Amino acid sequence: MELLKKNVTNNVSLSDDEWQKFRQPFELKTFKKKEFLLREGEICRFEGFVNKGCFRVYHIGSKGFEHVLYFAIEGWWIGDIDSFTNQIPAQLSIQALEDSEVLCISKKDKEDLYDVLPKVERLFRIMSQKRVVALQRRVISKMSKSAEELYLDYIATYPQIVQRLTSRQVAAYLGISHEFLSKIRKKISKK
Amino acid sequence: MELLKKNVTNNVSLSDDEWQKFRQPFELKTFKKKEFLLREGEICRFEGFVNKGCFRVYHIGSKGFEHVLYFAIEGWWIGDIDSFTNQIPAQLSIQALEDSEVLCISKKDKEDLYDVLPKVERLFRIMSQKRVVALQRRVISKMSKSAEELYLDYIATYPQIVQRLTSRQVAAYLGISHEFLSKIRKKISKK
DNA sequence: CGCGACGTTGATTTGCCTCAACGATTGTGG
DNA sequence: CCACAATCGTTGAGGCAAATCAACGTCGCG
Repeated sequence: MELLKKNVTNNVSLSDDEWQKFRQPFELKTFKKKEFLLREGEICRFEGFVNKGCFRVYHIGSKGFEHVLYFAIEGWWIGDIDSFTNQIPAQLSIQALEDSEVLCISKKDKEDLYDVLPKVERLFRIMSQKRVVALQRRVISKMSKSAEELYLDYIATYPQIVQRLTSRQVAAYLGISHEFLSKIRKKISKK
Repeated sequence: MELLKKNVTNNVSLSDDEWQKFRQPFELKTFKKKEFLLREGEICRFEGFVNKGCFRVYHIGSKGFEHVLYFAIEGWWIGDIDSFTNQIPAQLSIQALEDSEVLCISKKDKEDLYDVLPKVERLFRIMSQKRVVALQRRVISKMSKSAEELYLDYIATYPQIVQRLTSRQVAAYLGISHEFLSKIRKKISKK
């Protein structure tokens, strides 16, 4: 819970009482490596805060390839917003890459929180805005940069995540083939 | 103002009184074709709701190319969230592609609105979440689809926007060269 | 009228993908 | 605990989608 508290108070300030109300509906779930929190086609019943471990959030394209939207380690939130808020089939899958722990909250509990604690509304507004900024940057990067630049950017931005991933996973995030990533890595190491 | 009201009540319900409080701080500004609402490096002082006209929101990459994040016609919001909320130099430029009208709100007025009307917090949370979903889709599309597919998707999704743009602008949105887009259009027209 | 931005087309180049093969590592069931 | 399978990272050959470069006619605007 400490990590969650830090994550929340990083965005809004809460009194002890507010924090107690906030934490209350969260339920700790564990996932073994390779287990799924969500599979494409299911309805996303929970949003979660990763307390321990690592997940990949990805989409399976029409050609069968898996494209990673993001990796979530401790301190990240996971879920399929569209599926969760509208209770429609998910287009995303979420799988544990390590044995993991997630603090989960249901749609109903989250909506109750919005009503009880106006600050929660603000919290998720701020978090959403940050994600918009990050996603916009990613769109621009993908349009303007070479595969090598994308790779160097990613390992510079998320060094602590990269070291927990296989090269194939990183390639699926960058949107390049793993063979080509291997060649990029070779080229870089020769400097 | 009618269009703004429609846009807002599409996401949250407001009483007459709440609507009056909401609309109050917005100021109508006009922009002539090619005029800038924001230039890279400036601080974004206003967020705006496009009442009439058309804008391009774009970033200038290190190689000098202009990459379009989105086009905003009537009913869209424009601004550089990062620059606006943190009052830091913008990485985006926003330029009118037609003579336009924008309902603008300053950072201070917006923050006041958040405090006076909790529903505004909800409004912008919901809008931000929708943008996250749209941006995630775009990231996946750019990773998994060919230039031709991207083009067909765009004209199918935003037909009323495309017809107001030059081919070059569309290419700058798709992230492909305008020459290649020309070849794609030729190929498509031969069917 | 003249200039600049536009759309088009062709020739050439290139960044990245695909396919195939290999050894190394990891995981797993017997 | 070992043997086998699965997954991984690497490398090379060949191919293709899209970029680049260059030239040209058209159009709208000042």
